[in-house]
Amino acid sequence: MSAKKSVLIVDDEKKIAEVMRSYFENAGYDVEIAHSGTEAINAFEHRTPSLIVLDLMMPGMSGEEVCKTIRKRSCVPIIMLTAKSEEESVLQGFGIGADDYVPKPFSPRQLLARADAVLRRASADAVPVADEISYNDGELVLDNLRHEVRKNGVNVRLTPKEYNILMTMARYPTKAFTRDELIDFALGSEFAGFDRVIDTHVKNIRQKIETDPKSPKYIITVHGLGYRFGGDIL
Amino acid sequence: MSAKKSVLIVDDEKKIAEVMRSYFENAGYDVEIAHSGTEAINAFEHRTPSLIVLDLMMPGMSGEEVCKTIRKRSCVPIIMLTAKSEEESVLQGFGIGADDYVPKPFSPRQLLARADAVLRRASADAVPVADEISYNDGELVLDNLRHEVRKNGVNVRLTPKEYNILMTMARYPTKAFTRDELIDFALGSEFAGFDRVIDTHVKNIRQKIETDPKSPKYIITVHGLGYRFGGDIL
DNA sequence: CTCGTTCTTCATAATTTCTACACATTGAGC
DNA sequence: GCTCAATGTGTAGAAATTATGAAGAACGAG
Repeated sequence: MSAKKSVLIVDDEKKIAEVMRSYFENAGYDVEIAHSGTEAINAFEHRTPSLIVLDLMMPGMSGEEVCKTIRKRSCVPIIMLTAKSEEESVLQGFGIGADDYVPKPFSPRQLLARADAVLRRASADAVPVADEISYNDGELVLDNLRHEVRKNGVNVRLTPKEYNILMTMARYPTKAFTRDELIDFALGSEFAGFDRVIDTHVKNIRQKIETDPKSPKYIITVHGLGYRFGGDIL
Repeated sequence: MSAKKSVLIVDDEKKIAEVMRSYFENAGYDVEIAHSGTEAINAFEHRTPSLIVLDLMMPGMSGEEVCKTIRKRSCVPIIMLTAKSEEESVLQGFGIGADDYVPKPFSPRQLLARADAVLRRASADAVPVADEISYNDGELVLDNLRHEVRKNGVNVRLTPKEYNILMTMARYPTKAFTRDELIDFALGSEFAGFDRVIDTHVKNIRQKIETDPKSPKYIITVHGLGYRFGGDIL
């Protein structure tokens, strides 16, 4: 890979920004901080970081504007930080061009995990997060925009958790996820239950999207580890 | 690599500490417990655990002080336990040098997951593991991301233990491993069986990844000692 | 409060994987 | 070449992991 990983952190709350700084530095990143949108744009021009972590809610120029502005001239990976209540705007966040989002409050572990994942994806041949992704000649369609999944053209009506789990895996095709990772990313890190819930959700998803749930093509079991989206067909 | 994982649990509530003890022991940790800050510092000096779980709120010396004190002389991973309402102080916690925090009340699963993650991150710094390593012009590919191994492009479907053993050896190419080392690193230190299991696993791995299992190129026998990954060809 | 949906847990079945053992083969040292 | 110890290999029962169906909890809408 390239030189050192670097991140530009944009957050108006200085405390939080400093916290993030220490974590990213620990993980081996060069860290730059901006406390406002205009600062962010400036910093971006001068430093061209390999990753940007951007707070959505900021006084003055909003995260959304910053994101759009940067997207006009660069495809640098951007992770949005959003408050829980803004789940709606999260969706818009993707529309704006963010590569991932992390809801506040977040754990550093989670943020770093996603940062690494986003960078990995960016450095590999990038699989863009599209509004709509189609597999197997349209047999299966993941529609981010309408927030639904279609099998042979009909909406299969996934439940919210099923949708989250599927999209989490689909966002990083072929990556093998442990059950705990899926819980953290798709069910929320405050989930306190048994990790085998994932099995049940996967079973239900398979019933809805697989042509033959007994020999699944989309959600593949990784024995001893967990599951992954995309098997040999991808 | 290290011996057994060990954890120092610091919490003034003895009941909670004992609950954590049983979970960590189940997960294969050596557990030490301290019920106050001063006890914690003492225990740390004597035992040098590989991980510390530290309650933020304690009578007497606070978790914050303990953390700062330990940080002055060691970079051992520290996980802070914090009450939900203390989200503010949580953030400061990071500034102090904790590696992660877990809000109370927490589930054991969550705590263990983070403990493993923190330890993995700490040890991963030493020897980074690439997502994908290719040998012999792509004949053999070790794919950490997909958690699979490919021979001439096709997934050879290693079992979990086979995968662990191979990856353990591949992490240090040409290093000769004894059977006991491989058992510790790849099968888990709680394994109680016969060390010749390794032979069987190696046999099965060879059948899957070697072009001619009779004269292996990848996993080489070191007579009288054990095995190593990478022979004269590397 | 009641109903319907979704989420989670649990019991059990199906599948895969692990381990031990017996026997064959190989290699080192003499 | 001979001998002994170490390694290679096939098999089968034991153990672990995953799949599945069903039932109880939690949640929300009306």
